[in-house]
Amino acid sequence: MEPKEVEEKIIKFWEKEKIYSFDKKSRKKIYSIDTPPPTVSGNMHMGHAFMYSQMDFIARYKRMRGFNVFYPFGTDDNGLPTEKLIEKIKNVISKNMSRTDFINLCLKTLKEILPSFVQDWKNLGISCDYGKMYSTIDDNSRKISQRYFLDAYKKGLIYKKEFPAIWDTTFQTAVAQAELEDREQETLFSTLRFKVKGSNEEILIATTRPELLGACVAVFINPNDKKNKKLAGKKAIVPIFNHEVPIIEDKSADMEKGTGILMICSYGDKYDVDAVIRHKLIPRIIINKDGTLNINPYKGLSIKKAREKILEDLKNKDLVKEQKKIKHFVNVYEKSGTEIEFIPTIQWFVKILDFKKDFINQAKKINWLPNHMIKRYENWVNGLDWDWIISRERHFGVPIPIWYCEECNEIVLANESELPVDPTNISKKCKKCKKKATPETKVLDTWATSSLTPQIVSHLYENKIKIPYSLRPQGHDIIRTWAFYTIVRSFLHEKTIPWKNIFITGNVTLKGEKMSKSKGNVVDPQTILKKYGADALRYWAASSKLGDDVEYQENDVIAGKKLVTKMLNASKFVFMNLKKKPKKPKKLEKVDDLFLDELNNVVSTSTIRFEDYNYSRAKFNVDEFFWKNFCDKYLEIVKWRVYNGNKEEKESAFYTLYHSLLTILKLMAPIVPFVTEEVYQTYFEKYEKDKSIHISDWPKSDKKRREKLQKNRAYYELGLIIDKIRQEKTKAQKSMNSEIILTLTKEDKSKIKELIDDLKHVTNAREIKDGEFKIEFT
RNA sequence: GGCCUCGUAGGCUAGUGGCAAACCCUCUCGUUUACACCGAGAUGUUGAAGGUUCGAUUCCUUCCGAGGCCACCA
Repeated sequence: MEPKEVEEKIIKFWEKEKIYSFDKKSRKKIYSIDTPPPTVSGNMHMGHAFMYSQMDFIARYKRMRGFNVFYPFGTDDNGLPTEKLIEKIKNVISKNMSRTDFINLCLKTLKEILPSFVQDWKNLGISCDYGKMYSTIDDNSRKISQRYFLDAYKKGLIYKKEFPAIWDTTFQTAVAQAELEDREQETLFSTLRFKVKGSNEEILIATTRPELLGACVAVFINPNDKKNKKLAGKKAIVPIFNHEVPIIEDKSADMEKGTGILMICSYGDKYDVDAVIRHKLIPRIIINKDGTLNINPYKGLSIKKAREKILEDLKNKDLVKEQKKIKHFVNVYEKSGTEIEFIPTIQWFVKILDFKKDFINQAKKINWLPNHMIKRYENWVNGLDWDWIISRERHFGVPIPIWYCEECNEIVLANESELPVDPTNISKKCKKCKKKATPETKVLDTWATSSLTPQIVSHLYENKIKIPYSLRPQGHDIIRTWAFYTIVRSFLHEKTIPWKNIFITGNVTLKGEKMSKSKGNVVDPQTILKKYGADALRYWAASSKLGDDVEYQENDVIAGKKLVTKMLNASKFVFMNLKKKPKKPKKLEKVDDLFLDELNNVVSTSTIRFEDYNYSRAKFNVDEFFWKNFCDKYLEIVKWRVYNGNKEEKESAFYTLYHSLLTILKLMAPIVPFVTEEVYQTYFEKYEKDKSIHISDWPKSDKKRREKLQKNRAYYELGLIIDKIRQEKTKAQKSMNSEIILTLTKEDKSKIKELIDDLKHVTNAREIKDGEFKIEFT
């Protein structure tokens, strides 16, 4: 059978036998995973394959360790990407439909496209429980999201306020600090001439945003600025618009920057917002929500057009002292790429600034893997300047379950029993004045819902899953959003941490750059899966340390493919002569017993590594043991007995082969689940109690054997001597099985005194003499 | 400007206060009773300098280089 067919067969077997289903009735300890719900848009990409493989190693290990693993699967569908996808597939425009209709269409479409989307994850061998999937836009998610909104409101953690919020003029919505990106841009840095009232004096102010002149509300100078000191308290006259603004001393003005004098506009940036509030200035709002100006003579022009026009006008009036091109960084909204504006609107905020310390304390209670990733989190929390804006002026999303009284502005909350609710579908009356209340039309930020994945999923399973969960796996790019907001919600609502461990995965790079669609350097995992199989791809994903970015190398995938082949072949050899389950012989051959000590040692190190979430080291150890120790050494050593040995010698060999192969397969099962299952089903299943290797017990390390190994490393010494002999044979350009006469030092001989016969057989030595190490060919 | 991570063979990565490891590539051999999707071997001033130490690739300091996060962007 082709590997692909084998994998398909095994996937079907797992599904049929419900190997990965969460068992609600089980009394086993629960290991719960807050699986990241991927956004449904196209197919699985390499970053997904990398990250989901890594979390799957842990899930599979824990399952074999006897945990009742809770590993759900969901999709994140309440954001812009889904809205666009549905619009494209169904050829509709979201805003032309009612929200409820669009959500229903979305749910219906998801049902259609989900099976093929999820198939990518199944094909990779991701062992989630696919039986009960969730979507962040489904009824349960909307219900929980709205319930927690109401809860926060009742607790006074959410407030509504008119505030110059970060605004995206493309999508015309407020956005959160976490959704901003930096972009380097070339722009004109113009030094403009302002007049001082009551004199002919001129002051020079540099700006990159001359179109905001009409919004200028003050001019700042530094109190230590001796040169400009005399201006303090006077009024400046804004060019073109000719309105007067106060000249204020403010120590935040940097004498080194620009001309040392700056203008405050409502609002150019965050600094302006602070300045206006601090000095209680009356804002002049000249930018509309759609990014046009509302002030003559630039009314209706876009920001960009207005900037060009005003510079032209300024130049014509000789108001531009000088102009130069500079490169600087601007804040853009990550989804639109448009420069953000600060526009006063009424928005809903979650109080987060008051709790910065708590959020850091909460994070410290969580085990961060790798540890240093907590620094990024702390960095982010310390740098927060805004409360979290959770309302969005989007059509699609989880509606805010609120109505306002038109008369007295009283807020009417949805009842718990009504959830999930779209307030635009229900009419409510104000409790105070009995007048009709208007529905809130805004929706919640997608993070406001996805930050509740532990609660959402737990609710789906009748709250059997307790918070904190055992593990949150996620990428480092969303520490400031998903990880942060989830910690925020669990703390604000429940005063708890959401999970005990957080496992941060790195990016996949190609030629040193992050693999991403926009850079056009993507490799499609489906092609790789078809060519080399899922085990091979997972093998590659296991090759780097947790949290590190990793360079995609097809060579590593090929190495994984080779391992799969080797495992099949080694298993074939083991069972070639073995017709029934070997019993433990009364007495093991010495070399077998010593080999089992070595095997026991790998069990021990591999277990320690997995307990540490260090799957890459575990894989490395087992892989090396299998290849070097088991295949190259032990199988060669044991061959003579398998072919020529007497009954006892054979029994000892068969027992050791059976036991060690099964152990190695189990140790590798989390990494390469398909080939290990295939071998298990073909050879072991009929003798073992478990129907799948993935629910079989993880091998136990035996303390006595570990102690024995400390005292006796004869097997290891034997290996070294074998290597030396092979080296000599290679040097002499002889074949590995060429017959030799071996001379060994007394020291070497005594190290392996119980294994002399094994050495003879494996190196085809006719006799072993005493003396300096040497080999002679017969 | 602040913080974080990384720098190990031609490539991609492990690892350790005591002989530096695997895989791929290249080269030289061998092999066909598990495996040619095979086996054996060859390939290194561990980015640089200094310090701690009997001993540093590992710990510390500085520098150089790469990447990331954040801030600043009048």
